[in-house]
Amino acid sequence: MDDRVRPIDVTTVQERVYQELRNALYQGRFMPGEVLTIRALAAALGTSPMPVREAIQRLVTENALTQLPNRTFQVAALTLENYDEWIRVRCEVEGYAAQRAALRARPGICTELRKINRIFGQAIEARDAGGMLEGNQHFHFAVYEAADSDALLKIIGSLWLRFGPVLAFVQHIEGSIEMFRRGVAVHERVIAAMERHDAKEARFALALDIRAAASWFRRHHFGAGEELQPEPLQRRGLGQARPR
Amino acid sequence: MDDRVRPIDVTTVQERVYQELRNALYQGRFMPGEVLTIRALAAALGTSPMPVREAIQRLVTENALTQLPNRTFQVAALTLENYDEWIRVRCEVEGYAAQRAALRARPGICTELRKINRIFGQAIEARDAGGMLEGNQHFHFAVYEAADSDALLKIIGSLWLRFGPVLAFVQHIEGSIEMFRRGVAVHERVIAAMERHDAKEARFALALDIRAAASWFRRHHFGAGEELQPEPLQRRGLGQARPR
DNA sequence: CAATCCATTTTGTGATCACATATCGAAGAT
DNA sequence: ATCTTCGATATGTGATCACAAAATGGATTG
Repeated sequence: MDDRVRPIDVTTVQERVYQELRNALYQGRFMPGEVLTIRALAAALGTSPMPVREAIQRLVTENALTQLPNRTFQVAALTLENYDEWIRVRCEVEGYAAQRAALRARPGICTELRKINRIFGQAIEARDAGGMLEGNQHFHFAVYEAADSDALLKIIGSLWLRFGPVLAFVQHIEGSIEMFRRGVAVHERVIAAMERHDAKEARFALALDIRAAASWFRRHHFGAGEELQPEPLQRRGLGQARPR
Repeated sequence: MDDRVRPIDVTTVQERVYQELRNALYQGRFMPGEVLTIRALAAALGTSPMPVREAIQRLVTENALTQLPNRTFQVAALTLENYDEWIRVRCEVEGYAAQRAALRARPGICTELRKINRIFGQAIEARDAGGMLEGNQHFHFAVYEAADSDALLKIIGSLWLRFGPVLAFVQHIEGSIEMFRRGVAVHERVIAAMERHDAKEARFALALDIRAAASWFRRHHFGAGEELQPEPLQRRGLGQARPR
């Protein structure tokens, strides 16, 4: 009726706080283990504590934040023990998303992915640390959106939330450039599989991308330990109770 | 120091409201699409609106509830379109949990699972509708807990939340007894695979359990449509754009 | 009979207050 | 110097209030 005005943002303050905290976590603007207080965040965001506490509770539900017995909130920290656990879940879920994406891929999406991957590569050569993380994330989520499943996208979103804070450390690790370069190559392998609608290979390649990056990071951040292996499908020593 | 008193529940009201709503959803005490209001729930629970709105927001984050543009809350309803989508995600995630459980299974867990499955079977023969759903859930989550992954347990918990409300319909469908009986048999297949630490078979059998029950329910609840098939790994018609 | 209008009620949202508990810091004791 | 103690401050939690937007339900009009 009237094109002199444009639609404005009608979302609730709580929703915007939630999204803002989410972005901050994705981009590693909070450190793992960092303590967050409602009033401090409210002051920083320029609102009352009310919307903040609801947003924080939602993030606790997603395991992005942890509530200590003291009832204080802290950014979820990954210990070595559950690091592997979360990585393996990511390989399964995100691998499955890639599988779905390969089955549903329309030709346009692959050229789009190549474009995203090229920008990712340029950020690497430009030594743009923020751009590398962003480019990698951009590529992955473009694949997951091609899977055309809100359910999956939601789950994967919470999985990534958990890793955002530790990803900020990546840029300070020596050899990250080479690691990212290998990522570009594996991404191309994912795209090629999607082009052929080869779901199995797309899944494998994407899980490989996650696993390779994860075990590189694990080695440098947690300091060695054995490698992160794909899980076997049959356990050796049939019928034996696992020794504790 | 003093054993004349016992520990009491020190969780927040909000947490208890959240758990209560969660249980209500699991047990199908809310109908899909039902509208929930904060004040009404608060009155029914005997608290102020404050803890309720936080609990509700958490459930929205888990996709168990939906917030309409009117900003009213309703129990998430499954349409035929995304029913299959969620079921397939469940097959992947819960199948993976079974795979993990098979690798980690200690002998005790299998006898425990058989016991749970027997109780499940007894509920069926006793025509105890509530007991059937509960027994089935009990078995599944016993398997998932054996996977020893908090991450997985959390994800699967939210997946089940989504299906709780529609599960209440199962008891009114003719032939549910036979369906549940087949479930007991497939459960046994899962247990046998776990005993042999055959992770691949455990995963397959558990996904089969979900898929069989889901396509039975789908046929009777949504009324026919084609069957729910496991996803192919290669698409026919290579390089062809999918017709819309 | 159907549609419209308007007063009333309901409902989510944000802000503020009250309070119990936890945390911190300085003064004091051993 | 180290530990303890105690007042002051900070923090999460629950309740209440205020308000705008939506839903409701008659009364009125065509």
